[in-house]
Parts: sequence; C-alpha cells; structure tokens
Amino acid sequence: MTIGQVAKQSGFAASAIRYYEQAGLLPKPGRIGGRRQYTPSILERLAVLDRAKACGFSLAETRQLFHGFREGIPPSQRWQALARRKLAELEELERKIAATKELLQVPCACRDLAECGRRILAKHPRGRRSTRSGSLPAD
Amino acid sequence: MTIGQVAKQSGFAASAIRYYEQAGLLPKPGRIGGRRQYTPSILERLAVLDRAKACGFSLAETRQLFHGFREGIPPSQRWQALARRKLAELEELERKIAATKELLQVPCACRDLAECGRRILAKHPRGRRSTRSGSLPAD
DNA sequence: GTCGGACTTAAAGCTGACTTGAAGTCAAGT
DNA sequence: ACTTGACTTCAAGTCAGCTTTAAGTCCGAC
Repeated sequence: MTIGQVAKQSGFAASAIRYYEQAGLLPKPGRIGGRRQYTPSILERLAVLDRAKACGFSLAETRQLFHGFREGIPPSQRWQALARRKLAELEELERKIAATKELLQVPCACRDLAECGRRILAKHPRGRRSTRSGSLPAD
Repeated sequence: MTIGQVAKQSGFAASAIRYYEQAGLLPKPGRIGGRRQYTPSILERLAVLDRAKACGFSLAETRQLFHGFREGIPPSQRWQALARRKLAELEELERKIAATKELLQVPCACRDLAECGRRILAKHPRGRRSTRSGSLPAD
C-alpha cells in the first residue's frame, strides 16, 4: 500500500503518518522507487496509535507504549502502567475544572472593574504566580 | 511605581506585564525618561486579569471583559456573559474527560500490540479524524 | 566619570502535534 | 515526449502565552 492509501483507510493525513514515522512511532516501511510501501499491518499499528490518542496520551507517552518496556511485557501491563498515570492526571484536571467552575459562579456586584480588582486584592492579598502552561489555572 | 515594583507586588513577571500592555489588556502608562510609571490602580487591573486567568479565560476573552462591551455595561453582566460560555466549555471538557477515563479502564487481554490493533479495528471499522487541537481527544 | 542595576525595544525561542510550502522525483497514461 | 498526480525531503509556519536574548538607554551612587 502507498502512503496515500494508508492515509485514506486509516483516516490519518499522509503528513501525519510521515511525522509519526519520524517521531519513532511507526516502523520504517520498505521503499519502492523511493516511495514508502506499507503492508496492511500498518493499519493495526495506526489503530493502536489512534486509541492511544483517544486515551489522551501524548506522542511521548505513546512512544513508551511501543518502546518503553522490556520485550515480552504484554500490552495489558503497558496500557495499565500508562493508564494509571493518565487517570491521575485526569482527576487532577477534574479538580481544577471544579475549582474553576466555582470561581465562575461567584456573583459580582461591583460598580466597575476597578472595584472588582479591589475586592479581589482584599481577599487574596498578593500571590506568586507559577511559570507553567495548560489552558486551565495553575492551582 | 516602576514596572519592577509592579511585578514584585502583583506577582506577574515584568515581561508578562509588557506583553499584556502590548496585547491591549493593560492601559499604556505614562513614562518618565522612557520608563513606564504606574499608579497603584494597575494592581487592581492586574488582580482582575489574574482572576480572569483563574477563570480559565484566554487573553482574547479577557480582552472582551475589558473592551468587548458597550460603556456602562456593569462588570456583573460582563462576567456573566463570559462565564456562561466558559461553563459550557468546561462541561464539554468534563464529558471528554469522562469518556477518556472510560477508555482508560477498558481491560486488555491481547498477546501483543498488533492484536490490540486488530481488535480496535474490528470494533471501529474506520474513522475520519478531525483537524483540531487540545490535549484531549476530539470526540 | 563610570559602574551597576533596572529599564527599553524588537525579534526570536519555547512547547506539541502537526500542516504547509517549495522544489524535486517517479510512474503511468496519451 | 509530455502531462498529471502522487509521492519525496527539508524547512518553515501554526496556535497561545509568554520568556529569553541582544543591544542599547537611563539613573543613582561612588
């Protein structure tokens, strides 16, 4: 199969497939005239990749799934090890969401935004911010 | 106050304060000898910004909070309008998390990852992927 | 007058997961 | 021979929210 056929059948963009190969998530396929030639087993591999994505795993985590264990460790143990960590992360995320939702429901009766600022300052004298990412608040 | 003093008192990095100014989230302060000179009211403004961040608002959303309404619309209505949308987003996110957690708890008894792939393919014949971002799965 | 520290700007770098673009190659069809 | 379409590589672009860097400026102290 050519990369285009794999792309169509798997639903992944050809560019993504090349990217995954480059990232070490897919085995390097044979080539004919410079072009990648895949066997259908690539579709199984991509299905696993898809599932890993659906589990919220980053590419680094998915790489662990494939290459991060001693040979012979069965998939069940691999998935489990990664799942444990991810579940903890997701629960932490749920906690953040709950805290954010609470904040969003605090009523405001200020006359202007400056008054909002004064009230916030009055409750939370001063804070240090942490230098991190993520679309939700740090703590 | 100099930007350094504001940084220390607010907990924001000086570079972040400049960035917010550039992004239209902070008023342009007066200058003395080229340096920004702030009045303490900047601290109120930054406190509001901080609260908006804690509410999970993006800078674009926070800009709306400040400038996205007709003059005279009180803070309560501004917060409320933004909060409604954000709460909906957060609930959507919670649904995704719940779905992801379920997936993570599916047991696996495959002998190898190729078998995992075959089983996944058997259940979900083929899928189109959507071209979007976010650390959690698309649907 | 000269040192150091805090400030200024514009531009580039960071993260993750890809996509897009440019320039070139290959195979098949007419 | 020539066109078309699918492929190749490598580099750069995308998004957010900043930080970092480089090169220069300003002020107060000594």
